[in-house]
Amino acid sequence: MPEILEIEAYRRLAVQVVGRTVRSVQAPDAWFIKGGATPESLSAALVGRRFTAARRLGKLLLLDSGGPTLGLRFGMTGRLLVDGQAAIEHLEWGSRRFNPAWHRFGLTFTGGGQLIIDDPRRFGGVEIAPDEAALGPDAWTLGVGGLRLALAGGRGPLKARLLDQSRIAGLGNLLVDEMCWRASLDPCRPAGSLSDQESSVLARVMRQVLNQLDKRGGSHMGDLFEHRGRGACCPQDGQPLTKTTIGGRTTWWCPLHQQ
DNA sequence: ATTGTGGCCTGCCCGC
DNA sequence: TGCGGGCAGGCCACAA
Repeated sequence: MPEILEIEAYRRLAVQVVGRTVRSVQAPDAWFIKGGATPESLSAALVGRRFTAARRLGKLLLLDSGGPTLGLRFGMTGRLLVDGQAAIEHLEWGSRRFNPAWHRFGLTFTGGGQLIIDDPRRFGGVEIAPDEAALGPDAWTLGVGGLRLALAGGRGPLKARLLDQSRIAGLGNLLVDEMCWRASLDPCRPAGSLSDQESSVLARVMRQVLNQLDKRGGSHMGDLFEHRGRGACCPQDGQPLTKTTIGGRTTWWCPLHQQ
């Protein structure tokens, strides 16, 4: 599930390990280690380091230490556990079961406690010093100007541009559908075709959706979400929703009011 | 360069 | 009730 809202919840949980010193690294799945690192090099880079901050950039969770920054990605089914406690108990499309074999990465700390990534599908990963510059500005703090810049000149679909993490960091499939729906924008339209007025509305909706769904508890709490699926109708005007694929992602939208 | 496609993995839901 | 085909919210490499 994790989109920006879930990663922000993970970040709040990860604050609990700030100030702790890494005693050991558990990396049973070498495939989960990205950026050319190995379980051994990761261990060498982290053991003895004390975390100084927990940051988030889009869907990337960052743990700063005196040395290298540790980047954590959660793919579609990754959950964060700290001291046995999960930031989010159940992920949409995740598994409800508990299986230690899905613990792809872990840290134990001097003085006790443990941080674990639980990821059944192994789409997540950990990386030392991930390239933060490869990501666009964070969606949560993006203003109108930043949004216009991100959309400018785009010939591809609006939705594909909004999902492009190098343009805007943090938005996933569900949030983009919700935002386009609330902003009454056809997700198939070329990104660069939005008027100044339309991009202003979208920027306002973006912030509104993130703040509101954060309070509700996640990316799957949108007004459109429960209507995704067979026989879906627009909750605003009752029109049957259209299902299409944009940017390789399943897309639900209302052909009546989204123009 | 930008944009589109396929593939990575595994669990689970729906329909037969 | 059991089984198998789709499908899943992310991301990357590669092709056009």
